[in-house]
Amino acid sequence: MTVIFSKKCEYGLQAVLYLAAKDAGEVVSSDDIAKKLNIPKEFVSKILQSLTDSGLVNSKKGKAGGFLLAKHPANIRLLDVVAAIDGLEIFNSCVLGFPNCSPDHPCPLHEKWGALRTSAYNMLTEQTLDQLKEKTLNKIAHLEV
Amino acid sequence: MTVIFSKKCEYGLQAVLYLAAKDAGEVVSSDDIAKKLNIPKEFVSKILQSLTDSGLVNSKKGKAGGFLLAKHPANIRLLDVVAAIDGLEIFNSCVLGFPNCSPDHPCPLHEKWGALRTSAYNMLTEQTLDQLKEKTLNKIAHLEV
DNA sequence: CTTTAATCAGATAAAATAATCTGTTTATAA
DNA sequence: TTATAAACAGATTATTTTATCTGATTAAAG
Ligand code: SF4
Ligand code: SF4
Repeated sequence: MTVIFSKKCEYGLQAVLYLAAKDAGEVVSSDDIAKKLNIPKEFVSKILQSLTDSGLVNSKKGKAGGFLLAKHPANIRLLDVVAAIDGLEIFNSCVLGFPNCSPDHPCPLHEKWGALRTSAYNMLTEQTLDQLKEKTLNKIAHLEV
Repeated sequence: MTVIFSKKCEYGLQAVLYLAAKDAGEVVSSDDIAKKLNIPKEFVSKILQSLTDSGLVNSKKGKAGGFLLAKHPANIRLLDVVAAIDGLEIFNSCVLGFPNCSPDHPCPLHEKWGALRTSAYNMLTEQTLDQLKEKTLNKIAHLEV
């Protein structure tokens, strides 16, 4: 199969977008998140635990516990989430799988792909969670369709 | 991990680019290909067998046998190879993994990602193997570094 | 206090992908 | 005509990714 982000990363992005769409400081359980997003509860729980370790998310234990963003949504870029889960090697490696990607010994697609890769990187850098709040709410509202 | 194309597809693309860089009609063994590209012989052999089934590659059995392109390199687009190996679902599915990608219920990145996705699709459609011959030869010449 | 519902840690299982192996057929070349 | 070297078919193994399970800890609510 062909993939941009791993499932882990997709779910992680969905989850933090969901958290960002909630009111600031609201605590959301992994059970809630899993149901809303239709993703495995234990899996998203694990992912959010790792994002907690990364400092993007905070958690609250015990009854009525759950997760919430560790920073203001304006201060979390999509790139931060991707970096925490999948890492950033994709922005430094070859689409064709050739080793030693470099301007000296570029692969045949270096020029064309490099431009796209940079665009993607910039997009993920520019987009912060708060900018996507509206659209996230709209998408989630229509998920059960 | 994050991936654009599966390993199968990466190897497949490398292999057909290599074949395209050879003289027209030249038969190349999977052993040769594997050694030049530093990829597992049996694996690339399997991949080329499947591309033979797809009609992009021809094979010649027996001693001094091997593989060669089934068409002129100008008539093989990168997209054809990707379609044959990984399929094209990636160009019709959500970066964020949300279901039901559509302009009606777009995911939060629909607009921005959609543009990049289209660019990538167009690039793979426009680039044919013959256009990349020079650059392929140059890259392969420096692989052992 | 006790019950309940949550995170958390770590093991385990299942599925998908990547890679290898074993043997057969085929055609070239010695 | 025999030895060799290749594709080919299919099974098997290994690795990675995805998902689930089990029990422990934590904290709120009754
Ligand atoms: S830039 Fe060129 S060489 Fe480097 S990876 Fe992308 S495609 Fe391959
Ligand atoms: S287009 Fe938008 S909605 Fe459709 S997939 Fe890409 S990102 Fe998700």
